Amino acid sequence: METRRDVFQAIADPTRRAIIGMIAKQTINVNSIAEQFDISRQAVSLHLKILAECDLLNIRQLGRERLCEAKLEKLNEVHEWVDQYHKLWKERLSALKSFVEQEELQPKSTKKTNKKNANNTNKSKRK
Amino acid sequence: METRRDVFQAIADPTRRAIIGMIAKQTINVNSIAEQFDISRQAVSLHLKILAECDLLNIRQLGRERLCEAKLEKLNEVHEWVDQYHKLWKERLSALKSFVEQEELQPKSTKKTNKKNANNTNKSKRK
DNA sequence: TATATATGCAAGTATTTACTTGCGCAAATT
DNA sequence: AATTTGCGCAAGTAAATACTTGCATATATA
Repeated sequence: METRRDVFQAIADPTRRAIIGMIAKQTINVNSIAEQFDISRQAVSLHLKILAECDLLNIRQLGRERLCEAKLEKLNEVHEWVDQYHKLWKERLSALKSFVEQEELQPKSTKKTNKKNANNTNKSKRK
Repeated sequence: METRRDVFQAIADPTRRAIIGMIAKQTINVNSIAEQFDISRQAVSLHLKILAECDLLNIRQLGRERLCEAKLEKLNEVHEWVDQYHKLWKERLSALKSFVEQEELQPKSTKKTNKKNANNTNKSKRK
């Protein structure tokens, strides 16, 4: 029950994303969070524990309460991962756009055969 | 085995992230992907199925092969979710910065008691 | 001090994962 | 026509998840 535990896995659960949304606004205690959900306090507590393990939040004791504070900077890992593809995608969009525009200018002339292009099957069975 | 299935869950698995990384570069067939991993072809195939269900990739048949093509735009959902917090975090960083700077200018004078600040416990037990 | 409150810990359960192995089939290759 | 190749389907398994209920404990509060 403690093998993989990274930020990606942490935000995979919708309840945990909702929790992040709550504590991102303001630091609140465990019960206040639990009240917002239909699941038991224990279940929420476990989610908080997971989030804390992933360093997505900070729990500090204040009397009998435990205040949960978001550590949004830990989402950077996800941000960077997604961003590389986001950029790649936008790049391709504009590339496609200019391709189409160029195609409109010189129709049917020097178009190469890019039909069997995607076929990069590994014929070499090296296993 | 088909309850929750969203993009966040899809990218939670490191193998699936690796697969996305592979097909983002170029469209390749199932076996070529499977060869890159230590797990069985079936396991990879299942990951691909999950990714396809989440619309993160397109599988099209070409003869006896199945070409997997990335649909990076589907990562937008994740991008947007993370980005809101990314922005929020950066915002707070600069807010903190200007606070510190202001603090340095007028030391100890009008500093409010922001010690018991975080304590917004819901005293009203409405359940 | 007795009681209510905030919360953790432990044990137990139903589902879901992530895999595996074995089989089958259709499209290429020989 | 026979064989190889690419890949899905199905059944089975081990481990992880997401929860629950019950109990314990420390801190406020009446």
